[in-house]
Amino acid sequence: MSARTAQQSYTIKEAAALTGLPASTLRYYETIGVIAPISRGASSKHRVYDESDLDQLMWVACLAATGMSVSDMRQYVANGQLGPSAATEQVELLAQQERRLALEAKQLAVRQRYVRLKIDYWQAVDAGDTDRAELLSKEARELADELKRVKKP
Amino acid sequence: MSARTAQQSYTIKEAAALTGLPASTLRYYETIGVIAPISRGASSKHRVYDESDLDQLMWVACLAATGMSVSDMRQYVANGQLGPSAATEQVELLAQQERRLALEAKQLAVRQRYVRLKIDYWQAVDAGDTDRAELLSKEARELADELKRVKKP
DNA sequence: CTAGGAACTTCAAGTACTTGAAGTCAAAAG
DNA sequence: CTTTTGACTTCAAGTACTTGAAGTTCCTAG
Repeated sequence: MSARTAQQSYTIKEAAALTGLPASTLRYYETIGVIAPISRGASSKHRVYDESDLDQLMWVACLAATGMSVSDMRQYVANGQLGPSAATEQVELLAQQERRLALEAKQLAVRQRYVRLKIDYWQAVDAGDTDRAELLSKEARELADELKRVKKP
Repeated sequence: MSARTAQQSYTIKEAAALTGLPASTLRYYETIGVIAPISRGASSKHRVYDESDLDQLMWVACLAATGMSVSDMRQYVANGQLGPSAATEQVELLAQQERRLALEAKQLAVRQRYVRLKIDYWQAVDAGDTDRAELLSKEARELADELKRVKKP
């Protein structure tokens, strides 16, 4: 930690981009106490986020993404303040998040295929190609089964 | 459409499993008019879903998953009822969803890389490998810039 | 230095579900 | 046929954001 490390700071918009949470949610989390109050600019009321704020936020974003309730998150972050001794637990939860993201990616891919199929379908309908439309309709139904399968496990 | 096609029917739970939407949401969509009223059992008040209901629901589920508002969905499904005359409009909206999904996929990919990096980071910390931890921390920051860039365009 | 517009602020109201309570109905077990 | 278990029903209230209005503050250009 030399003088060279000039503590990066970020606006709320940048923090939002980095964490993937909308700025409105960042403010919301702060007002309800999920995250600690963010320091403000010397001559303004604007929030100024530093690296540790970002770390905390990214962490909260992970918990939120896994479906944890805000009251649980508040509790959990309060516990998490205790330091790096919880490294193992951190990794555990991050690994969980990784699996969740992998599942999300799968579901997204299926949805993308479905939308593409529906586009083709309507274009076939538009072109009066009934046979092709029916074929695509059937394909879409098969895809629906796949979507069903990817949801549960 | 022969007599063999004995119109499959489904309970709300099955419909929920097929569409990926919770049963509560299926009821909710019905009460606010996003989907048409579902017919009820002869001797009960229970909803009975048929194939076309499922088609409609699967469709709505896709729209919802891509972030369309309920009032837009209501409008959209109403158009869909009109038959193939609205085909062009359907394709237009679907293409929009497709672009949205592509963006979502990009953002998801970055988040996946970020989580992986954080896992590696905490494992390095856990192993006492300070150099590697610092390197990974720096990589994470570079990735953050990338995430920032993918948001805007 | 001073406009003007973008980005920030708070606060209140709206949206999209979600959950809980209290009751009805259905299918298998006895 | 009756009982029990569990899924279904409505309705009201709760949750987690989200959006809009009205007002600062920052920044870039003139």
